[in-house]
Amino acid sequence: MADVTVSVLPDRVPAKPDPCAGSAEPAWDIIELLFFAYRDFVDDADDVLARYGFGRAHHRVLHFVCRHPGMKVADLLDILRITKQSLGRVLKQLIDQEFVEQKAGANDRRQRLLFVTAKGEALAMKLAGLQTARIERSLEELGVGSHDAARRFLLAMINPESRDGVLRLMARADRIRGART
Amino acid sequence: MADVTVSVLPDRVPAKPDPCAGSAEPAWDIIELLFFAYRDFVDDADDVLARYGFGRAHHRVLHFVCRHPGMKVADLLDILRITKQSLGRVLKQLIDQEFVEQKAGANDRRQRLLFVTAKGEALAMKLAGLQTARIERSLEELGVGSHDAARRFLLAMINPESRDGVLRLMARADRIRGART
DNA sequence: GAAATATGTCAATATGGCTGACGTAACTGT
DNA sequence: ACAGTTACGTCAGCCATATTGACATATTTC
Repeated sequence: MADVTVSVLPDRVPAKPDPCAGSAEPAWDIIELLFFAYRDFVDDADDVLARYGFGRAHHRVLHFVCRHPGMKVADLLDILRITKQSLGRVLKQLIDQEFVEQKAGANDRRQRLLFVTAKGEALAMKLAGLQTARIERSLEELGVGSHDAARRFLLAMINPESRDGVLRLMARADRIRGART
Repeated sequence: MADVTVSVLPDRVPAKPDPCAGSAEPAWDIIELLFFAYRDFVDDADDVLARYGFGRAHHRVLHFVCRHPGMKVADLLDILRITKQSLGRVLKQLIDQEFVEQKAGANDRRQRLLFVTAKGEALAMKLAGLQTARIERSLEELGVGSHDAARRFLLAMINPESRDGVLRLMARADRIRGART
């Protein structure tokens, strides 16, 4: 494997074949930074969620319903990669407490299309705001072009076969939410 | 760059013409890409872990013990931010099954310094190898300089007051492990 | 009318967090 | 030497979130 990844960094040299790894020395730095960064990132929302008696599962559902209004339950299951039983419990709480509401699909009335209520949107936006504050602080520190670089890096880390779906999902969300404002 | 004092502020913001806008538009793209990227990233190890009857908690412990040999239990608790009871359960399994071993500290014999066994190192390296494959594939796609860019982005996403500690931890690990090979 | 689809629900189980309380060995300081 | 603190372990129980398997209901499709 040609080392296209010329180490611009001072410390780590590509070591000789290691006992049990693939061929290369593990990318310890990225592995650990990703752990710490994600830990702090999801932490932002926890305090607020706790005030509502919610957990991260509620956040994930609320986020995707807010961002992709009218999505089907099946879509949500695909995205979150959990079972409908797991989703059901969390979704039921969000619906009972009127953060999310369901409407029968116009074409296919078996479908329960999901929407956030005003209350749900307020909470979703509050949580997104907290996370956005962290992101913007980071990107400002890093300067021009860092937003694109971060996007490209994160996208490249996604399974190749999933990337188109993710991009389509995000583009569609931008259309829908953009049209409302 | 405009000041982005996002909704860290009040619960109910009065008179908002646009229900969907905080003061700034959320960074939906980074929020969602981070979710999908991290989901796929941690997924890499799950199949292997399942074959040993382990979960992600075991992976985290094994990773940090492998990478930072001789670390104290208290250090691990700080890093993982879990209680000693939660750690205890997982750690006990790893020790009983001889993936990890404890040695009394030389200076302070109350301390139980943690080390991976050969078996533990093999598993840790296998898991790190899987994640490294994903990382290297991404960085190769993105070209020269992307490794540094990713590092900087992830570091900037970490709580500022934690960054020094993270960097010191990583530098120390490089020294220790680097000395062995 | 039969089959497939979208969703909901019941029951049981596992993992991985949590709190509180208590125990023990070992270090530290007067 | 003794008291207090520290590092760690453990018992008991609780909670959140995930799992599988089976089954129910409404609706669409062929």
